Amino acid sequence: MRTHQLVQSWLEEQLAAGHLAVGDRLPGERMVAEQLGISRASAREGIRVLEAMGIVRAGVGSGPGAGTVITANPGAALGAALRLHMATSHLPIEDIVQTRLLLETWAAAHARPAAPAMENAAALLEAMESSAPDEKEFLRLDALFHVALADAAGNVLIGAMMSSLRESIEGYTLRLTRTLPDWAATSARLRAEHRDIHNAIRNDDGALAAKMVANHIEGFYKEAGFSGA
Amino acid sequence: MRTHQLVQSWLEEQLAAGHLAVGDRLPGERMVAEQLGISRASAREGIRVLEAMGIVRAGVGSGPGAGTVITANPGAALGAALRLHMATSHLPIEDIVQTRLLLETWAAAHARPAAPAMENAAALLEAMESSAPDEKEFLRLDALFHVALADAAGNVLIGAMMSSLRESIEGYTLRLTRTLPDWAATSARLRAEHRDIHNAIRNDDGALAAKMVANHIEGFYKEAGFSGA
DNA sequence: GGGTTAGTGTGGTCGGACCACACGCCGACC
DNA sequence: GGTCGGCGTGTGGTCCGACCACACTAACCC
Repeated sequence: MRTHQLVQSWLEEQLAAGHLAVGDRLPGERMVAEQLGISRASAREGIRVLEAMGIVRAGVGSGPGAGTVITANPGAALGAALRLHMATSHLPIEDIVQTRLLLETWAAAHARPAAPAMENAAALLEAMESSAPDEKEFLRLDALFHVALADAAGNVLIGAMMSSLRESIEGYTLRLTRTLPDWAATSARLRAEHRDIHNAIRNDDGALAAKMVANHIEGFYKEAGFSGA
Repeated sequence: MRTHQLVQSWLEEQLAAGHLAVGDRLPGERMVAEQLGISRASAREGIRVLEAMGIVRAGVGSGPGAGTVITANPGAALGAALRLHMATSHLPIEDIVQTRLLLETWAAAHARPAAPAMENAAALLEAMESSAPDEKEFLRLDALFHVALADAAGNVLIGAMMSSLRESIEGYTLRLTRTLPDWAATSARLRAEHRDIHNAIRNDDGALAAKMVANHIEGFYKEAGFSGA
């Protein structure tokens, strides 16, 4: 086992033993290195990996927000990894879209009407309809709306995956959007569909919501000329 | 942007531009550092993150297998991250099992009878039946069998996710298995179900295969006394 | 009392050094 | 001529010590 991996196994132990929990601060890098009997450089490598995994967050200075603090952010971390893997051409965008479809229809079917995330979703609907956002802003809100729906199903892992998937295909979706003939009409339709989906979940009609989500996503990609889904 | 992240964006550019591809070797750490105008320590931190993401693989010495070579291993990388997140108690095991169920039923429904992975699956069935593996070995083969089925659906991302999920809950499953009253009977049943699933896919009956996979997984956890699924 | 300044601890970066490893070359030996 | 051994070389792996920017704290001066 390589030296920097000691940090990971050490943190895993500390977490399992209850000595550390989300929100706690790690000892300083110099301290970690000393406790594990390794150099600060190796300790840093280990911490850097933890950061890439979304387990910790590092901040300079002092006071709250400084130091290396344990977070729990499975989503943001995955996004970067997926982007890289897409760049290797060993992860077709079709597969990502397909997976997104699977996760979202499941989430729609299992979303709980009373979930806190549904409030966010409603607020996002308002934002998309009241203001007149440009394509990029609309897409940002749209992404947040879909992630909120995924969160409403109450499965942390699926919520995180949805978040990463959206992030990794964000650039691609934006390019796709710009090829649309009539953005105003399309966005109006998307907004209406969002409303319908939202209402279906509110009415606890998961089956209907799932069906509409599938149509919503497939319809968009179909209109934009994407054949993968 | 922090220095070590330059390595990631640099590699992403190189991949996008086609200057590097899977299988190629990166310039040496010292060379990368020099080209990006950063120190070797920072370059190493960046490379370490790439390694954790499953983008590259590092090997010492010389000749083939040495140096930092670009791979494409989305699966193995995710497993460690999921384990850590489980340790933070912010990723319930129920969510993982639930996600596994979702992915596997989908994969069974979409598995292609002629996929190369089906050959592996068949070989794994043989191994599970001919020899008399102990629980740990049986579980290992079982995991590989399920991953093979996921691969047979042809979706790289879902295959990778399945692989990571199985890895992250491996320890948990093993503990669960040891509480079973009659392992011989259970394993015999599991083997028979594997056969049925395999045959259903061979006969291109995705719907049946999906149903059987769901029963297979739910049945196991139910028998082992796990209420989350 | 209020504004300023020195102190302290954090992560961020750097340069250089040495190690273990694995290959390929090349000379010595049979 | 063929084979075996050892050395050179380049790789990642690890370590050390230093300095920096930052943000907060506390002491200080006016």
